[in-house]
Amino acid sequence: MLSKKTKYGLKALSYLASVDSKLPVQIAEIAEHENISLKFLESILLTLRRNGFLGSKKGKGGGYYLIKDPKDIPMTAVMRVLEGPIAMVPCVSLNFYEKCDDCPDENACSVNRLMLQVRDSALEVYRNNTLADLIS
Amino acid sequence: MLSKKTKYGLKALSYLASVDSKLPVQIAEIAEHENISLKFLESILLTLRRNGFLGSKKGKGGGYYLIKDPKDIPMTAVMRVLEGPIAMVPCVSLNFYEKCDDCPDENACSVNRLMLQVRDSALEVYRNNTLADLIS
DNA sequence: TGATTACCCTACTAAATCTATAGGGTAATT
DNA sequence: AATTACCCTATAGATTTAGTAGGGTAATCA
Repeated sequence: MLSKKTKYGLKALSYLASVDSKLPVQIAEIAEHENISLKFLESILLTLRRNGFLGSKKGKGGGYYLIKDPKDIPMTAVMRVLEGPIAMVPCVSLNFYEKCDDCPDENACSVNRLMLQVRDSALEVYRNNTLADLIS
Repeated sequence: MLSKKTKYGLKALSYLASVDSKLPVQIAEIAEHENISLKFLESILLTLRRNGFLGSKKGKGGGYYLIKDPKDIPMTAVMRVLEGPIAMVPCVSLNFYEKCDDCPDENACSVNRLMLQVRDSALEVYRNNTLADLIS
């Protein structure tokens, strides 16, 4: 299940990409337009800023804005920051690998084999989609 | 994230498919072999039985056994019973569809579009894998 | 320079879900 | 008839989610 955090983050990024100007957009404007709790969105945007997706400007006329071109923001990066691992089990995760404590041999594990395929197929989708693709 | 319930269910099914005999296998044997809490596994096997994947036999020499040939058990069916929706958001789910309350127009929703692709790619993997494929 | 605006941070919490554990009841074999 | 193993209910600790509340701070612009 996709968390609301990720969902809202994607929507916010899409909104910022859809307003063609590079002017900062206020949190309140995004929240209202996308029906998101203002305070919750605030924390999400903060995360995106800390991870290099957004820039911010304080004071009057301030807000958040995209740092990079939407075409240069792959969904893999966004998903990993907002949602965490793309894999459904840690033992097939590229960026968040962890060994299963109940499984003696990964290579012989049927779950491992299946989830490896699922990960790869999801990864392919995320790699083939940038923020620009989402709003077209 | 894949739930332990699904993970254990898949392992149990794989184990049953790997023992070539059609004789019932006791819960305790599966639990021990796959390092699963016995009582938890019990409830999972019950679910699988109620959904037509397993048969059971009581009394001495009893246990659980596969009803169908592993080649005829697609992962789509197993995943839907154990894990629930394959889609990451209800608004792109085939079997568990629900409208998002925050989204006025699904067709214009960037999250919807992305998650539709993710669902399709996962679905393809699950459709191309039967229980027989997991143990080979 | 001072008031305003909007970002930034911490703490808390209600609700839901997950992952079991405990204990006993019941039905079917041998 | 005794044994074996399935079947069912209730409970509970841990974790995560999805916020809410409230205030602090920094940067604008007049």
